[in-house]
Amino acid sequence: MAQISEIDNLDRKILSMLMQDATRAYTDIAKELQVSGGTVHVRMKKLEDLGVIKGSHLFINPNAVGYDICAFIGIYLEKGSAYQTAVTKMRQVPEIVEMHYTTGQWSMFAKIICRDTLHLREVLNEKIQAIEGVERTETFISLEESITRQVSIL
Amino acid sequence: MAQISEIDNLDRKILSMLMQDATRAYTDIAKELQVSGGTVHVRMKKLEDLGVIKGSHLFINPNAVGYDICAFIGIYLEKGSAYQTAVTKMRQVPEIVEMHYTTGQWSMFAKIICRDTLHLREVLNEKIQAIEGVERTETFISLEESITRQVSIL
DNA sequence: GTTGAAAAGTGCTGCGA
DNA sequence: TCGCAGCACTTTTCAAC
Repeated sequence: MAQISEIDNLDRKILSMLMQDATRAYTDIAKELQVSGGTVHVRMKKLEDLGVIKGSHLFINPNAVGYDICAFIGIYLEKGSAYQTAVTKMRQVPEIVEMHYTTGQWSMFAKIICRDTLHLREVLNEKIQAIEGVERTETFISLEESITRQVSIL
Repeated sequence: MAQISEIDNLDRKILSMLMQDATRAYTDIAKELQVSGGTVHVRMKKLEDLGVIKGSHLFINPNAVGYDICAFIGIYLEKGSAYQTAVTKMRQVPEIVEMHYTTGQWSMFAKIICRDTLHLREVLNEKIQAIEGVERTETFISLEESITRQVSIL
């Protein structure tokens, strides 16, 4: 794992800019940070080699492709040992976009994206609750996503 | 808002590929989908104009920059009307990476990223619970993030 | 709407400081 | 280790289909 000491302020600034807009040109970043384009390139290569960079993703508006509902699901498992097989099954449910193994009342915690309430019920009843080891679920629907961003590294 | 009918299969395929890797060259995508580079460009321009594309982000490994803890916070507000001002204050807490207004037991639901347990306690006690209108919080620590992906649009 | 090619801009590499 | 300059590649545009 990369050590924090290997990442200096310039690295952090470059990363921050690309975390907001991954397609921004290196030359443009170089201009703003008053270094050469080559330097930005060398730093990015270093950060990639260190495994700091996981990848880049294009973000779309889920509404535009017909996904209106975002919900969180707390999942109770019958026994903790069911976790590994449950995760494998959950991976096959495309509506699940995030899944965590958590402390607290639930064993697992998922974020799902659905087209409408009908679709949500279908995913809950026929997909998630049908998975072996899942005892019971609790659903929280997001009425508004007021903040979405990445961790600040500056 | 863009209509689903305006987005065809080719658009969806292009988006899917870029959602996995935003820096992939259009020419490369064009080759795989057996169309010309110009077509990919035209489609992407259309999708941008329609507002389907929200942006692109570089993803980093939070561990590599010293962030080890991911937690979910359920927030009880004294009264619903405190929501708007609370959101404004929450926006100023950089550790909060996601915030939702939800149905169910809590008024708000947040995802936060912290360096360690000390940092988590600091964010909870001194930042989130200090916000006017926040009555009480419940914390769930993610021990493992087993799934992270975007909604499938194919 | 799509194509293919030309023009402009960007990423990459090696050399020099 | 950093910056500069040349080359290869990509993006972008546009006329023609």
